[in-house]
Amino acid sequence: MAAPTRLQQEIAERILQLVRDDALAAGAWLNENATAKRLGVSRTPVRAALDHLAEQGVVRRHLNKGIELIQLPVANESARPPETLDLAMVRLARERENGLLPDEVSELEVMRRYELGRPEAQKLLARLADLDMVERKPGYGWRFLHEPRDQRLRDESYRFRLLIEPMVMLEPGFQLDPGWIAEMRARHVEALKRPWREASSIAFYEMNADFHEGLAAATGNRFFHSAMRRQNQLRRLSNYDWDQGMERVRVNCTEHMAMLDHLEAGENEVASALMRSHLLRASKLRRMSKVDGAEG
Amino acid sequence: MAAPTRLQQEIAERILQLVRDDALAAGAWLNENATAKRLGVSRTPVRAALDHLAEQGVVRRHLNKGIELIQLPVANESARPPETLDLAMVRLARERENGLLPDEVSELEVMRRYELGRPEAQKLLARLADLDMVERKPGYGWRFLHEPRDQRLRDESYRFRLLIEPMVMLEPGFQLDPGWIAEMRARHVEALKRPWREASSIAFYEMNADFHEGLAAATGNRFFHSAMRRQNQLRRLSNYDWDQGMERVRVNCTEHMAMLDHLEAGENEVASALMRSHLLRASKLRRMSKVDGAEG
DNA sequence: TAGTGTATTTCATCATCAACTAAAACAATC
DNA sequence: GATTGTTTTAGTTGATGATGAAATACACTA
Repeated sequence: MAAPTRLQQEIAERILQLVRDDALAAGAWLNENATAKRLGVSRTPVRAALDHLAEQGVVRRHLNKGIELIQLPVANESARPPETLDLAMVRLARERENGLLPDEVSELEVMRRYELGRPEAQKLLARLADLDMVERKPGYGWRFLHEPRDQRLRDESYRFRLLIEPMVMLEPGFQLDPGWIAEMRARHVEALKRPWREASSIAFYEMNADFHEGLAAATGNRFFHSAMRRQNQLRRLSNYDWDQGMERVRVNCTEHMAMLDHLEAGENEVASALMRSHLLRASKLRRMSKVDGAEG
Repeated sequence: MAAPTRLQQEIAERILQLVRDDALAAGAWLNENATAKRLGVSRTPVRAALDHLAEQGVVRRHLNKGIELIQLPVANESARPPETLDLAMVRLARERENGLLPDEVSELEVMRRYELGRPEAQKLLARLADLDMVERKPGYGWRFLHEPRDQRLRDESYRFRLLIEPMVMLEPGFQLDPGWIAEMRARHVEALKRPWREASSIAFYEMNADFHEGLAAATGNRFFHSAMRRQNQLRRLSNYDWDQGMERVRVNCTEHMAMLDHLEAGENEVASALMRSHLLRASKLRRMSKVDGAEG
């Protein structure tokens, strides 16, 4: 059978999520039409996803009758491989960081170096431009806008975040979903429990990013949200696979969870103050070695 | 002779700007190599631009000797036609505003409707997505993220700007270029002098946008700058060709110039307060008719 | 008739190619 | 020797078509 598309894979995951949400047990019947409508797509990718699930023995097709749920697999959290484009961006940032990339690059160079198709390379460069990492040269090519390991960039980022983030929880419309809080707390507890070796730095970064982005999203104001998303994208480039050390993980998680506590108690001003000091502390860290210095 | 490229056109303009900056008079000689280096491009487009200028009688080529400046044309400010992509975006926004566009569109629809090539349509949609105007649907197509004429969007924008913009002039690195102040003031005086009919709303919008963006840029912090740029892009979609009325122009220019005065005097806190009230006032305006209500 | 199975249509992505433009190298001239 | 003229090389853009996937319409079965 044909390999599943990205969309089909995603749909398959979301179908399983729906099954869990509805608390369906083995023997239950699934409805193609309704599922497609719930997921906002047509039946075609839903059918394909179900075919794949059937192959894995999760469901069974009955001709002209429908789909029977056989057994739902255990939820495997860590099964989502990062996007190729994100990976390429991280690789590029690292190579730039290490001085392997000149100050100016052409589209073709990016294509060759990272083995990307043209549209992908264009997307990559467009994203970098969006992050003010590069700019188009007047004629051909792109120019990097700051030195690798630019301390100033870091400072500017923190000044910006110091203005935005403590305000987030004081916005009028600010409202956190209790489910989100619970999930966040669980992830933080998890990160604290397992030794650093296993807790990959990627997962740690993603948790951090989700925490800050989630708070921004809770304002209901899309500008706060997208500003934060952008900060995260930028941070990903330098923090994605950076070994941050267990001590830093501990401090970070503790501070995050303290904020969650206060937010849950409705003490938003306290949480705001904590956020402020959280960012201040992080901004003062310097990345001296591989084991030291991570950011907030 | 072949029609000038966009780059060649731009180069031609910048050459004239250089000539003015250097205060060169008729009879002076231009150097291809040096010009190319100054503009950061190769000699090829410079040569082409000079050829075009020669055609217009601005310069004359002497074989193997160089380029002689014959006469420099009067600076015609208004000669820059807006980018086709920007225009298409404005058109799309207006049609959406007027309910002519459905909640979901496909790439092909955009191509057909606005007579764009595929890459251009993709760029357009990517930009709109960047502004959180649309998002990709799971399968094919794009979905508009807010209702046309969304009041909430406006409110969110102003809340965000109220946080950012008054802080801009209090940032540590904030420093305005005196030349910029002078030019800004001149443009504002100009806008006040000429009757509304002639002062096109597009020029008025661009002046406003440049004012706010220039202040953000003066922080030296790229995050403030790009946040403001994004706000301007979004505002362009609804304000670009909106008839704002002379009264509004008057108020707006006056307030802007007051800020400039105080900034020049080093009274940044006063300017900050003015900015705050400026935005507050603008945020309270409602666009009821074609003649009333413009924004900050 | 409510659902699944099948066929058709529409759409997007990717690869390839041609046309053209900028960059770089080289030659010629003052 | 510096500067312009010319050629070569490299890079980008846009168009076209093939492929495959999603949306839609239709047919069929319980």
